[in-house]
Amino acid sequence: MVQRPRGTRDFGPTEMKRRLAFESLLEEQARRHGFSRVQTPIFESLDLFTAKSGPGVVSQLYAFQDKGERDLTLRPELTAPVMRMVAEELRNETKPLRLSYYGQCFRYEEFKKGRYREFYQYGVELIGATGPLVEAEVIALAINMLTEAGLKNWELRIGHVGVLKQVLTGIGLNGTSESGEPPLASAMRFLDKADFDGLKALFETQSISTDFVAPLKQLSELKGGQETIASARELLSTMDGVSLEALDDLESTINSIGQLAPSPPSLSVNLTVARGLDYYTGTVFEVHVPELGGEGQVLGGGSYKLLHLFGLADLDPCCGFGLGFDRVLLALEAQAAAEGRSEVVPGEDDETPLLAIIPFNIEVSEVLDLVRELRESGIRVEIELRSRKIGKAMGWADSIGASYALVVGPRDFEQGQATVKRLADGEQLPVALNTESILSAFNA
RNA sequence: GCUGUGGUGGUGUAGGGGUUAGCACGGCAGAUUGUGGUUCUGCCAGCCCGGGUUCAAUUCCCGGCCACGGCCCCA
Repeated sequence: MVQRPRGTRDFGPTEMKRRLAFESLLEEQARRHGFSRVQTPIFESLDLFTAKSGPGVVSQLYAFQDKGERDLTLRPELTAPVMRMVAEELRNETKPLRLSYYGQCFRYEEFKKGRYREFYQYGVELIGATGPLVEAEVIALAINMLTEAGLKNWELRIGHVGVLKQVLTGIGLNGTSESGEPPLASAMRFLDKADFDGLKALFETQSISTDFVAPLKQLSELKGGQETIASARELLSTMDGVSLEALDDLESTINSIGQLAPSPPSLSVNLTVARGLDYYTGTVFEVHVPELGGEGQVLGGGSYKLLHLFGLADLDPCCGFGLGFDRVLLALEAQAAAEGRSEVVPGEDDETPLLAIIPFNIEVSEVLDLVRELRESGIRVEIELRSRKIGKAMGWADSIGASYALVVGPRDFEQGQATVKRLADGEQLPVALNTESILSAFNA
């Protein structure tokens, strides 16, 4: 037997119902926030991703050459392709652009729970505007999506890369360097790893007062909700030459979010989040769910500069996020299971009545017009296709989850009548053999 | 990159160096040629792959593949 490639998954009918419901739920929220869906190719030029993330990413890509020896790769994420698309085709559109996207991405790496080689990402990008209100709009959308999905117990972690950058440049660290890692980046790395000895050593080589180490340590250890900002403001005001602009922006963003979306179950402010990436410029945020263990991050984003890579520096920075579709579903499934709920995603069960039509000892052609009309009316209709005995057919109707069964045999047919059987309680309802009569029986 | 555990019908499992490889769910058929979800009967369908040890391997050993975890990493 040929097996599915490692790290990939099949989705059967039951699972797909759930995934489609989740996707349209996300799409509906995006729509209400003014976002429009776009789609880009499954494979792109290799350069697109090496330009964004450096040559090191190639080892984690499904990269290949086509017959024209062009270097291509399956896309590992969707932000860069969307940026490429904006640069290539959406230059003339009215800004700001509010774009949403959904699709599979591919990374060649070991997979774990919630981590696959083929995975699905939903995301949005708001392009052509910058500032606290833009960030608030994007984060509010993320909150609304997770809230509507019924996710519980999640934590929004929010920070601002500018806070730390402004502090570090304010005390004299350089953001560029002739060779090797810039001192600014080293300092951020030390803070991220809580390596204060390393930070001290760095300050010494850069001729910066090591008096700054203590307040930086305090800053990086600030934890808590919105009140963290006030504590940080106090701390930073003791340091000469440090701008409070980023902190003010962050506060403004959080205030606006409070008006645009319900409060998340938990909000924590962390001023030293690095998100590992140097293209982030402003507010950064992540959502974590405890149910997922080590792979608990289900959403991440922020303000970033990427469009300058495509010659559109004037549109930087943008703000967006990517939502781990599979991970959120895993979390929802875990939570539903814990609560003994069968519905995982709101609306995943199709409430449209399903009618099983069982032609019995008649020519099927006698009922096909009726089938068409009933389908046109919007209900779901399945015909028994195997001409089985009536008992078996009834069992089939039951097991496909039909709410009603309509047996049409010679006797009914002669009289232009039949009975609709409500499968939940076995109640039989006499009907005429026409759409109107059958539909009205559903409401009886 | 490191590491732990495991792979028996479609699913969930029992067993175990020589077995007709057991059970449950499922699917199909019949009991029941105009009425299902209960019952009974029958049928369908399995030891992940390769090598080794052995008279004999699904069982023991090694490797691979796959699955599920824990670290590292994660654009």
